[in-house]
Amino acid sequence: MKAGLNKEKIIEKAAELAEKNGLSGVSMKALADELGIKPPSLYKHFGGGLEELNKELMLYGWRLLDGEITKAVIGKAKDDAFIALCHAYRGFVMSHKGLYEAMQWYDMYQSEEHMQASGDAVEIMYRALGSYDMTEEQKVHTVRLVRSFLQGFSTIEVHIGNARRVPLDDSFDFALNTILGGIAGMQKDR
Amino acid sequence: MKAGLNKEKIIEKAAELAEKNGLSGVSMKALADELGIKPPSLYKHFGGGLEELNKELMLYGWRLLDGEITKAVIGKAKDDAFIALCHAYRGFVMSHKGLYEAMQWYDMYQSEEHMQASGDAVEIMYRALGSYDMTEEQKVHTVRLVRSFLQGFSTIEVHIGNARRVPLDDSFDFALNTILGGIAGMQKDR
DNA sequence: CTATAATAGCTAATTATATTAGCCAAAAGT
DNA sequence: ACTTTTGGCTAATATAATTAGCTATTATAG
Repeated sequence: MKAGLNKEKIIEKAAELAEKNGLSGVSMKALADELGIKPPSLYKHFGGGLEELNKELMLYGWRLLDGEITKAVIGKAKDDAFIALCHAYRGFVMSHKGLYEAMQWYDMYQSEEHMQASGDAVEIMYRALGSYDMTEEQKVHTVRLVRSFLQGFSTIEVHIGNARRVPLDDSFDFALNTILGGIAGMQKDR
Repeated sequence: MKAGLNKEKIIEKAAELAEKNGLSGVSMKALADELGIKPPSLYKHFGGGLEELNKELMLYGWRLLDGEITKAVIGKAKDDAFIALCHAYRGFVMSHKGLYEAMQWYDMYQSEEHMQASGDAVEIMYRALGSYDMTEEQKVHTVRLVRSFLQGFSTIEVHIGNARRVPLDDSFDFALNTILGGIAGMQKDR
């Protein structure tokens, strides 16, 4: 007994489970089995039960993603930073489908914690746009556009897979170029 | 007894439940209670149980959305059609948050039925872009961009609500203009 | 180093939901 | 009017989350 567990290790195992079986595969039972303990023991680490576990999983996922996109934009500016960030985001989702589920759908309809977690990613995007010549308000709009696109594209890609007549890679690049073109056009206007 | 139910009526009630309590609020128990019958009776209508119910709910939602965006683009072309479609999509999601959940997350990771259901909406978008001067491939890319943006924006709006320093309405319009600008720029290029 | 307290596991029991089996009355069709 | 199908029901089963209360291990205070 005394398996030497802690929140961190448990969350990591939960993330593994999410990758393997989707978020619905992360149950107290399955997780306990995986850890070699009994379900009630999990409550010693997560008093809030499954809900708390899901919340922690969400936070864990966003921390990982934040790290990835931060790394991606280091030393880059403008379009280079933008493109690198977008590719990093998409790549992260595709290699963490199950975790992304937890990141998205935790506590639908208002969760302060979810907002804060994804807020860090937004902050990174915002700073990556720092090198553009835009008003602050335009930056907010732009971040929202980019964030929406990334989330939508990633989600759809996770759903429908990648084999299509027109490759998704091409569509992704087309979209980034279109958005960049649109932004460039905007800047001329003002 | 013999409550005079059928699939259609049950799905409508399930949709109501989803709107009120989110998708997780749609259980066999809750639905049966709402309909004034016992849970096992639901299996006479949905032999596939909760899974089939969710699937039907998803299809129902997409049919509704297809109707809305079809209506929205009637008699419009180019930017007018594009803008009307986007507003219709966003409006639909905001007034059917619970149903949208069912539309999105049914059977994550590959569902032929989900692809077909959302495929109709894609088809409508595709036709709405018919009036633009683009190659077929560019249209596919564009539909994917727009679809991704709409889905991402809607989802995020559902999550974070609307009260922010910079209004979401403005961001939405900004995004549409940016995308339209990007498309216009593309067209000049080729 | 020992006594005590906190920790992290366990078993047993409770609750809730989904689902299956099998019964039966009402509706529909012949 | 008879028969079949339909759509309810009750009873029973299986599984997951959770709570209560027990206990051995670990950590800490004296």
